[in-house]
Amino acid sequence: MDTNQYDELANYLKALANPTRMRILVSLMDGEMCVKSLWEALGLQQSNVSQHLATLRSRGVISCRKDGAKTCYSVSDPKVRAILHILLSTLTEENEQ
Amino acid sequence: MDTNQYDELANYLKALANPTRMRILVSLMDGEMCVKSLWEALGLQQSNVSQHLATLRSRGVISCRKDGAKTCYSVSDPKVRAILHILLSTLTEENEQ
DNA sequence: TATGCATATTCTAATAGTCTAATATACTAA
DNA sequence: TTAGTATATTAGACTATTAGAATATGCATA
Repeated sequence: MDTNQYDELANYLKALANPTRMRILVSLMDGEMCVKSLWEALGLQQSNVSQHLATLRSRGVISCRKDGAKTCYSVSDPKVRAILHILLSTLTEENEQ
Repeated sequence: MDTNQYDELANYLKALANPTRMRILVSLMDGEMCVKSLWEALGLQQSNVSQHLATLRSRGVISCRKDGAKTCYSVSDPKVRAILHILLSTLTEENEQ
């Protein structure tokens, strides 16, 4: 494996390695949401959420669909779902103990 | 899930989200290695590798064992193995195409 | 104890990431 | 066309991360 592939892997993980982006991703796991629903649900600023969505989108983690003036985001990458399942399942186990 | 848990998740992923740490982790996937073997194999500075190992260790991703003057590191966390498998398998698929 | 080797820590400069506020764009409906 | 709503982008200050140099610590053995 060459050095660039490690850069790619790291960049991919960097897209996930932020608490706000994790909150966004977990919210999107259940289905697509528009930007306003997200920032209202998470209690964050619109521009902040929009920036994080751009980060996730540019790295291929999520995809979007225009619906009039709205943009609906959803988790497009099966890798993310798998990784989130691993991470969230351990949290659940901890809570059960 | 509360805000702190998202911070924990993000911190955990931050430990992985660096190309050098990914190289270290992939090297350690096959079995434990001491620090010198690592920095020689990866062509990096000793202090740099040592710093990254400290990062990984402090976040519970790897563990170490003293062997005289040497410190042998290994992947201790099954989550990391699972996540690396997901990430690396997609790389393999891309290469095969 | 003194020397050398293996590893860890600390400091600094450069770079990258993050948040807020302000502004721009794009769509909808009156 | 105008106003209102939804989203995106930009600029700025602030914080975090990183690599490398220098130094410190810990172990082994002569």
